[in-house]
Amino acid sequence: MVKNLLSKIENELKAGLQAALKSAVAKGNLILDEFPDEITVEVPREKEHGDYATNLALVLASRAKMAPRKLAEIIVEELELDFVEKAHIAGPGFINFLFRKDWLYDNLRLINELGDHYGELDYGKGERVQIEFVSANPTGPLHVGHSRGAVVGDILARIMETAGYDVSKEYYINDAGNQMEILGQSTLLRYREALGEDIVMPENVYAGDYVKEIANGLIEKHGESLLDKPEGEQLEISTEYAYQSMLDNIKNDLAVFGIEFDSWFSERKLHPDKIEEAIAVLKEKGYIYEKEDAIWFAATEFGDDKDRVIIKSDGAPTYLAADMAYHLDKLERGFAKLINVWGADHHGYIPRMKAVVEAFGYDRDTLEVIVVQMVTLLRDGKKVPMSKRAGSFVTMQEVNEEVGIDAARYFYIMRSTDSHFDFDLDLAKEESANNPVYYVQYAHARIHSILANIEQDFTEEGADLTVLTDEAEIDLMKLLAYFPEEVKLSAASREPHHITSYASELATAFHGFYNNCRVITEDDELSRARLYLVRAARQVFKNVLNLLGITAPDQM
RNA sequence: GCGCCUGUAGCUCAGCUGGAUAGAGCAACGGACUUCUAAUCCGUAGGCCAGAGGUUCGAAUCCUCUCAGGCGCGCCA
Repeated sequence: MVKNLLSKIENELKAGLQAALKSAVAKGNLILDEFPDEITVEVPREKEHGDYATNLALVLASRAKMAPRKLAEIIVEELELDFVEKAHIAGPGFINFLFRKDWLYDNLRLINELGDHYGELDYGKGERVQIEFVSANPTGPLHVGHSRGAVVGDILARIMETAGYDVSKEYYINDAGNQMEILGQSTLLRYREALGEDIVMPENVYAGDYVKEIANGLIEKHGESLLDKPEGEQLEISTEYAYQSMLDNIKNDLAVFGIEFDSWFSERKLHPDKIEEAIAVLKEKGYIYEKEDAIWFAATEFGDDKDRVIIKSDGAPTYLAADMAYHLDKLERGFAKLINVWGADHHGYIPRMKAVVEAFGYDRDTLEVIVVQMVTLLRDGKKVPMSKRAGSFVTMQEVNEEVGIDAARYFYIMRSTDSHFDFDLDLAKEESANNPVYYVQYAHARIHSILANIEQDFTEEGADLTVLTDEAEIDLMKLLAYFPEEVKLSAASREPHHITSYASELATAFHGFYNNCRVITEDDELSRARLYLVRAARQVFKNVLNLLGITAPDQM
């Protein structure tokens, strides 16, 4: 079954061009030592250049010892494709193709037939992919630094799922290091403080107010009873309580943000067996050695700058040791790709993790790391100061409550992950044309309004779509047809921001249509066809917004 | 010092595996609602694609170097 009409046509065009070359050679009009493996065809930037264009004649000119335009003429002469209405030669030797409109009408029918499934592809071939993201330490609430990675991971997962991958979303909980104990100590101090003791908070503890809230919860649960217990036990209870409390908080923040994970992987599960196993595997292969009382991994053998300590001289494993074991576990679970979404501050870690993957005997590209650059919050055009050290970070929840979930999700995803992102809070909560989220949602609401204004007994059934010939209608139909390609591109490149660009372009095309073409007219035939078009457009808006995890409102 | 990311219109950014006259939004200016939602649309203006070399039919895109900004370079997690 056809899911992507544009892609089908593109393939037929390439095949047609190959056939034209062969035909020309057979007739002796063209001499080629070999036929090209891959023919490039693309949608031209300029509308005037037609539906598709190819640089084939330019590419082959020197090999055919022929002027590009002359070669183009020969190709066009031999080309036989019934969906091509016109092929003409332009510029230095491009061939521009103008298609018959039928494919656009066919695509509208395809949209209405597939409904919510329009845009779904077999491109990923069911390949099992894991995307690990957020994975923040459960020692404090998620802040805006985590938000961007959270949305990128979540939407990339949705996109790849739609493109036909079997995607699993995972959160790695760093719940084993000594930072958990520090959280427990911090909580215990606040607990005693709340029960009347004078406490001076030492330097190396978590001083944020959220710790007081956890401590209050601890009092609710245990009263003063902890004070009667031995210190070790106090700390243990406090640590576990604070950990669970923080984890619940994180899970809740993410759930409210529309982000659900398939699995939550606790680092504790790796200690000590899996870590020992991972080290044993590498030792067997000869990549482990001892030096200065520590155990090292020979990362430089796989292109890293330095070898890395995995067991410290005091006998404790480093963070890398656990991460090694974790990635071994992931690899053993049989994923074809492991995609990790990391903040830019961790990018220096990429070479050693790729080294680890390679050392375990897998292709280093099995692991893909998407580095998400930093976020700066802007309010009144000025940077909102944020410093972890000063404890003045803005939480994920605060921003989401201020600007709303839809705007937050859209904003975090609308720029390339490679670029730093200035998050304009005032713009995000502005209910105006300036706000790109509303611009897209408004298109959907407008469609709903049109449909509501059409009498109940008027339907698009039996519509003759060939009356849809206005430029605005053609533009809209083309954009609708590009959607599956956008999904493919975004999935293949792991770049989710293309979807917001597309959503915005689609909205522009719709608003243009709205201003040029009335749906409800005196002409029933025309109204019927436009109704058909508008229903298809609503479906695609719904699918796009759904892909972004953003609501598609009926009214605004 | 080394590594990664970025540098495109006044501002924020697109520009896919190299293609034709480099685009969008905002801001500025001028227009369009007795008509399905004006949270919309149309038009005008705005550019040495940081700089210099190279690769080729053709470079914002690929390579090298320089400059500027961000982030990293632990027996921290």
